[in-house]
Amino acid sequence: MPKVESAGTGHGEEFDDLSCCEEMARIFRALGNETRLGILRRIMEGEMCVSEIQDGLDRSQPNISQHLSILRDRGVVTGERDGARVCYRLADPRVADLLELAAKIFEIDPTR
Amino acid sequence: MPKVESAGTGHGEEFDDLSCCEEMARIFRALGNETRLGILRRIMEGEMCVSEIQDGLDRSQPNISQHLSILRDRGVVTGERDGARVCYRLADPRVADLLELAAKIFEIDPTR
DNA sequence: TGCTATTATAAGCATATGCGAATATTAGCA
DNA sequence: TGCTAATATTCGCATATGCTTATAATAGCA
Repeated sequence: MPKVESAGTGHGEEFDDLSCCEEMARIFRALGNETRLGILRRIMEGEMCVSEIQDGLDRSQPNISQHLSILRDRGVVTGERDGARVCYRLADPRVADLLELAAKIFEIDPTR
Repeated sequence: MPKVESAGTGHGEEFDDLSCCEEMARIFRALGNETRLGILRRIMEGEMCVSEIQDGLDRSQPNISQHLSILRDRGVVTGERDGARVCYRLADPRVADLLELAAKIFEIDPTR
């Protein structure tokens, strides 16, 4: 299956012809929610347990857990039990880069 | 409003404390659809009109147009009329980088 | 074991999203 | 102007998503 030249800044090539799109789409859908991005931003500060994540996000505990479940399912974060708590972190540190790149491209003002 | 150190690979900082998440989320939701990613992948090959985009994506013309409308609305692509046709391209070439980075991070096999 | 703290899951409902079908708009040309 | 090609928009419906409430599961400790 032939590789396809992309219109990017020209460093890597990760795309080919068809499909694999639904898998990618599932990842992006996981990122496409205000609360989940809020969770990720908290986690980007460092490993954090659920109740810590919840602080500052105006959401119920079950809601946070549901969103964490989605992020875990998509491989965006990982959770590790530590006693009664569960500590979450980015599954890959480059997830932070991904979010920062998106913010740059779309000129999203961090102060808003 | 204090900047927050992220857990990324440590190059830029684009994130702050609160909000701006919904705006980001809207972008990611635009990317979170199989057909729209298929459209982007086609456009990454170079500027392309609607009927060309449609070729190879098993979707109706109205459907492609609807998805293009969403991508335009979110600033992911831009369209320029050329006679009866409308040529679409990435609004920013770094959009390709964003998709490629995501594919790398989540180890999405382009041949699937 | 009984109690509390922490986290996860399930059920129900409201809204958002995605698609097909029909129709409208825009441009070129006879 | 009338006709055709290319693209966009609207409507209606089915499914997905997100939230709240209630409840369950897990761990530490008296």
